[in-house]
Amino acid sequence: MSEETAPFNLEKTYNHQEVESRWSSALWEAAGSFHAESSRVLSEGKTPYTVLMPPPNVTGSLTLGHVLNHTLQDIFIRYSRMTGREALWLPGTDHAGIATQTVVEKKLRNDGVSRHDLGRKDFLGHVWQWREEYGGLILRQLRRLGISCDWRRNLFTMDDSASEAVVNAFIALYRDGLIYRGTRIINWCPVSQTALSDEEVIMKSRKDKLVYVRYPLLKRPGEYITIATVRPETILADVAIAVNPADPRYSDLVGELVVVPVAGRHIPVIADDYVDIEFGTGALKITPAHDPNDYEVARRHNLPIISVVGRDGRMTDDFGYAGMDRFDAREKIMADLEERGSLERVEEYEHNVGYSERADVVVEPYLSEQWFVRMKPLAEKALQVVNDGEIRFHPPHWINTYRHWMENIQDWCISRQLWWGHRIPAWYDPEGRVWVASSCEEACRLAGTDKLVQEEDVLDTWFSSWLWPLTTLGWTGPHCDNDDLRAFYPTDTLVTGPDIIFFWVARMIMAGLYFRGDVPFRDVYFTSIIRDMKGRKLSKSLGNSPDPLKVIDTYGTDALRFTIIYIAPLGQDVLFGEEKCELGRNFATKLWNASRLVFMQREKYFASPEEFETAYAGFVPEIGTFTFSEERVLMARYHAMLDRYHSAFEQFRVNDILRNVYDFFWGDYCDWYLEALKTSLAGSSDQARARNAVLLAVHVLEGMLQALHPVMPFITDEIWHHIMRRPENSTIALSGMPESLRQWFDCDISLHLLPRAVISETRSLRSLFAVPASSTAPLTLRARDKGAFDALSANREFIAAATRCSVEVASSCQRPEHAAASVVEGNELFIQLEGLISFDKERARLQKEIGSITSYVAALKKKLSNQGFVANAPGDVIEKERSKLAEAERNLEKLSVNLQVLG
RNA sequence: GGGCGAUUAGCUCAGUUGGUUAGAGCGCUACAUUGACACUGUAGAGGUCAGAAGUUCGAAUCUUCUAUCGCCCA
Repeated sequence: MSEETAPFNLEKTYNHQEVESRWSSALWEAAGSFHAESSRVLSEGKTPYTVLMPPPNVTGSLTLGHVLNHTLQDIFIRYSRMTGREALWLPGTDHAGIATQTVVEKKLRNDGVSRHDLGRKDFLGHVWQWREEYGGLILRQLRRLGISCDWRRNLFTMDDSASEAVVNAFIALYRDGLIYRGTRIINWCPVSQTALSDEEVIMKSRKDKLVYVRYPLLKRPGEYITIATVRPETILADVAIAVNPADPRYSDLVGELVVVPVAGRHIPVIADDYVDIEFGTGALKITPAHDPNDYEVARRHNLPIISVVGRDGRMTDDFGYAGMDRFDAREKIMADLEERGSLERVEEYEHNVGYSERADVVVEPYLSEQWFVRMKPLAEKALQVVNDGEIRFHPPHWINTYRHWMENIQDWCISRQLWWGHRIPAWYDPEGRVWVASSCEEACRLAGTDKLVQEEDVLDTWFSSWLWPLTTLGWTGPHCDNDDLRAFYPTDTLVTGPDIIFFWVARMIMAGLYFRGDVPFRDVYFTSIIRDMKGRKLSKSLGNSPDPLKVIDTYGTDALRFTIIYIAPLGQDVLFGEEKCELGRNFATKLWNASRLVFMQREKYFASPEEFETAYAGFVPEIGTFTFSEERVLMARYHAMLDRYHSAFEQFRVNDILRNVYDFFWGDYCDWYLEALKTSLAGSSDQARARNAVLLAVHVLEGMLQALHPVMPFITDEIWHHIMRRPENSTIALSGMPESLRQWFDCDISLHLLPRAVISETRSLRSLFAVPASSTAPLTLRARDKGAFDALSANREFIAAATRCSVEVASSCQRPEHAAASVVEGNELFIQLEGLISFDKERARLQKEIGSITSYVAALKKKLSNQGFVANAPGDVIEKERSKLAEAERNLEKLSVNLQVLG
């Protein structure tokens, strides 16, 4: 907004679309408001604060999960920037190997082309083209959230520098013996036709059939051993039957041969501790090619390995099933077994089965040669830094999950049979030996031959993501160093979902420690999981997943950000419904309207913007200059609020941050101070005093805008620019943050709170006796002592305005006749309501009130006569109870007198 | 089977190291509409804090058990 057009006051109604499009990310970006520089840390000594954006999947689009996660990051970053740190937020996207390849393949398939038709090189050309066209969607959508990253540093995991880092990281790990190639049973996705890591497999409950099958004993005609299996189609690949050596039922059968049904092969009965005596019949078929545990058993017993399921999930056996889908084969072999009399019985059986995360099909345990990272050596340190508190988790209970995983860690399968991704920097010579190098040339030099063939596989996407804290700062390999790394590593706060604690958080910690010798971040904030109002997970198939952009159009970005933070407690799931955004919208509107009122008052008492600006520039609130109760209460509450605000940030109690400001703004600022400002402060005949009251209103308004800015960046910047004319390109985001000053709230303001209590009680009585709002009733206040008398007298005008009563304050006076009476902290109030009140009604009310105070007094007396309490409780607690009792007794006595007067 | 978390007003949730007559928002009831705001204000109704036992002078808060629900790992 330019200086010339800034109006003195705001538009009558708040239009979020207009305001949010004006203060767009583009404007802030163009001004460079969110750029961070290493020089300001290294040369100027500023404290850095760094946040890593968890790179959204390049195929993704904005979800409510993103909204929550990025709003949180933005809150931390904006707060840190405003409290004077060099705040750097590093954005980027990851290349999402399987997801992206699948999307592009699907698109090509519509044109009748497969990736194999194109060949690797041309296919990758298509992927890059797709990425250019559609890959920026998520980032554009994120900008609508108003997030304040340093977009100059946007990184894609397939960028050159990040790719170089991946290659160098691979080589370093390989040379340290932490990467190896081996034949293992891995999780195979038959749809994507690639290996997956354990973490990419989702366990789901599934109803299957537990099939009991008889295997005839070769040398004991008529006898058989029965096994139970959920995968009868793999019978064709059986190489043994295993029983527990401690199982007496089978001890005489160990060493015998049995005949595999359908396949006809002869296999031994072996004894192995692995077998669970309780499960099924206690006899287990061993199928090493199709089950990782069986594979281990087979290795121990030197058994052969036979495979009958292929890469595509279809059978590859020699018994007539070849080419059938594994699930069709399952049905057929059950029928065949039944026909042969080998099927004993079938039970319904519910168990957990692994599904591929992306393709949502049952994962096939598949024996193949893959690349692995040896995790144990990396895990030790990574566990230690979390145990030692060098990295803190919020909420801390996630440490247990982390610890359990680290202590039971398995090697990480990092090779993927895809084309889109970082190709493994390994070459094979004609003898089949492996040469790992950063380029083909280097590999040739190492191998002493140029007849090398590069490994076809690419690396798991997470193999580049785990380097994210390094690569985003320009790291390209173990020997790399630069100013950004020196200034901003380790980063500070990581905000992420607990669902990727293993995938990502744990591995980044490993990589940071291994490659840089230091933790990658200090604090990890685990976000809530967002569910619908019925508590169901949001999903596209359920159709219960609101489109955040639509919500933004309807309610505004600020309102959405406000709402999602307000309702998302640390470590709890959140039930979200679009209509909850009314909360944020209402708050924004209230903020707007309150500001308008303040600016209207400003116009009344200051002739021109210049006059106001001069006065405001020299305005520093000092305790002595504020004597009105509401002024003192406002400042006490304001600074107490700021105190809680800052400590909530320190403790990552994000939810408290907002409740705190909300309660203060609505409850104290609007309901009390602005009401007082309207009716009595600014209405005072003392112009200097009125102006001071207005200046105070603006002062606190500006502080609240600053405190709210991290949550509601748009509306706060807009209103802030109406406080005074600002230089071009200035933004509240760089304006600083109010500090809490103890002297304002470390003092007793109870007398200043007395007018509020009297007003509330009076209103309550008016309402109870249905006094018409239009009528002015005489109110007499009988103060309990000099202090109260002074406090009430000084606020007489305010009390009168707020209660619509004509107020008389007295230290002693007769009880007015025909009055409803009440007691507030020992002060009596009488509303004269001749003809309006029914004595019966008043009597009943007093009796009820007396009843409840009597039992309260009794409870307090009991407590205070308890020797244990008096002996053990801290002095201030006892004192508090005593004064409560004294006041209650005083109130009780006065109410009793009132009742007697009624007769 | 192991671990983690939840259970507070009709609904959604606050309640920080034990010391309140247990709070908020929405919803509900009554009243209020030309002076910031009905996306509002004022007043009000509504809870044996899942259940049981224990520790303590004192428990929504700490311990144990039980029940129900959710998540993670086998």
